[in-house]
Amino acid sequence: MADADEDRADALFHALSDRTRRDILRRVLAGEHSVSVLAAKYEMSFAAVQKHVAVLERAGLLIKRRSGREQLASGDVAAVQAVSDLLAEFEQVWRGRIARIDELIATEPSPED
Amino acid sequence: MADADEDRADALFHALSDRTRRDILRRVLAGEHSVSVLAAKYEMSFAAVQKHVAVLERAGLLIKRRSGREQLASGDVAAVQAVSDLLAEFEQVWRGRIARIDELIATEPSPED
DNA sequence: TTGACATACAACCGATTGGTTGTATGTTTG
DNA sequence: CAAACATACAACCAATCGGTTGTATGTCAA
Repeated sequence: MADADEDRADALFHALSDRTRRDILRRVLAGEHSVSVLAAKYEMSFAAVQKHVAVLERAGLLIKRRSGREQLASGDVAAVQAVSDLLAEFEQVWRGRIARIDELIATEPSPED
Repeated sequence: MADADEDRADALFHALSDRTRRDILRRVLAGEHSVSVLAAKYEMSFAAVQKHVAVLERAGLLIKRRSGREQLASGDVAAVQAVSDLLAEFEQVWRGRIARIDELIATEPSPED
């Protein structure tokens, strides 16, 4: 269970760790784009862009829909929100730390007494 | 400018893309830990854990404070929030797409007229 | 002062990454 | 049908990654 969650987190953060992929994700979140149209935007081969799209797809950040000979890619905002949730968990851990510090201050009114 | 932002995003997402590093980050967000204490938690060498800590530090997710011969690591929640902000930007791009679709529906009352 | 401890860092290794080119397959169009 | 287009995927390559061991340096304690 938790292992699969970590696998998914690995995939999500790794997919987001490349600027070309983040740029592709922005475009497909804004609207559907074929792989060819996306590839035309970058100074790299079609195959390279196609691989980036595949990484985003495997992470679940993007879904593809076939339309004739084209493959239309669309960003999945739910996956982006899943990453936000992971980060919220980190922030929650930090809040726990602050809460413990506050509690300590309340319990021992002043260390120099 | 924007280039440095992308460098930082690369570093942040890359740092978060490894489960050991995410686990270390949770621990140091919850409270200060020396590198040795952290290293004892994982089935890998001290040097490996030290490198993970260094990756987190370079990304700004963690800061180190020297205390005698120990190096105490502490998570920086502001860096975590910076990642949240990056994701909020993605979600905003998606909202723009939905807004455009809504506008289109409002402008062309019904496609089958 | 001499060990033991805490850390840093270099050198190395196998696996993965991000890129390339080339080839194969399905789809549209003249 | 044939040619052009859109995609997929394999093979390859240099660079980076995540791990190892070994060595050096600074700090604490007997």
